[in-house]
Amino acid sequence: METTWEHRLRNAGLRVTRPRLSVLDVLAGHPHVDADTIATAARAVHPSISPQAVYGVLKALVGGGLARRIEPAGGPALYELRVGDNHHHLVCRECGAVADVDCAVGAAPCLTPSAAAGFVVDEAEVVFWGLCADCQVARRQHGYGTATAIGEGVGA
Amino acid sequence: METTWEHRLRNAGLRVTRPRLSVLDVLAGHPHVDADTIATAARAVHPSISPQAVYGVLKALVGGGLARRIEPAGGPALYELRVGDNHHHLVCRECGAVADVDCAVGAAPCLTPSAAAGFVVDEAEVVFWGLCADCQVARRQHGYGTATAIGEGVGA
DNA sequence: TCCTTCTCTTGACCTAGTCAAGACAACGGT
DNA sequence: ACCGTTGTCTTGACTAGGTCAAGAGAAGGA
Repeated sequence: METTWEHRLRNAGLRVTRPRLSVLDVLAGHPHVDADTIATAARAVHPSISPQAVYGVLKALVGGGLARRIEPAGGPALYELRVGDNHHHLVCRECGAVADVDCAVGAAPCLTPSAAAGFVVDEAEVVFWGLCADCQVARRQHGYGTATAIGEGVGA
Repeated sequence: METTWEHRLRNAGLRVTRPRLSVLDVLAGHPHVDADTIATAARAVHPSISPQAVYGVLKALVGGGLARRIEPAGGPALYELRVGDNHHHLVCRECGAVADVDCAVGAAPCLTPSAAAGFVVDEAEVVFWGLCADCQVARRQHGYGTATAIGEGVGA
């Protein structure tokens, strides 16, 4: 199962180029990054890469099914290499940290909308908003109350 | 239960102004609108209202719990007056149309992430992506295949 | 090696939205 | 009814994040 990035690019009908390999390299090392961070990190390997090239590469990777784009409200789009499985995300309201989370029950009943209003649904996107471990600690240290007092459970 | 906008604004600790009433009026007539559409529509009632005033008013309304802001990926933020209940949204990939949908099972099991990775979760946001009835018809007419062939069911 | 085609670079442009300063209006007190 | 305080609106500059188009350059098949 030794599938290299080169193979995967070719399988997706994409040419193998230095910018693309650099971007894939960065994505492999960082689970959820925005385009700007990718550009900065990729420049360490391939100094001449332009921000627009990164956008182009990312669009190609997403189009080819090698990467996935997520767009949390109130922040830049993030990219990840974990594709094909049905996983969702935990997003920290404070620092924007993102963690993957598997759906507890797969194609769950609540993910089939009760009244579809004539829509044909093909994807259910779930984002859990909250506070990451680090920001909980930071809040407690600043006397903003305990982290457990922040919400009254999960609103669905 | 005759609660006027004026009452609601005061209850939220907000002053009652013409721009705010205009915006509330527009929101009452359109379930999901972006700031620009609100500005255009509000100008019919209050011609001198500025785009920035609309942003300010919307921020105040959201802060006061009179409106809710939703930010579907790839589009401007939308605002709605339906607040306080736990409802989600169906978004059309083609035309951006939005429909409300109640969660089928309330605080459902799948909305409690299996592994929270140290996060304290206070909200679960669900967006169903698909094709609205109108766009299904439009696709069929243009020979892009049947609408029912677009997705293989709901991915969770 | 050559040629075609795709991809990258460069640079202009765009949307959606924020921030700051001052004019103005709302509303509590007299 | 008026006045003063304070919150809100107008005006205008500015920002982030991202798209679009044209041409230079590299990838890969013949």
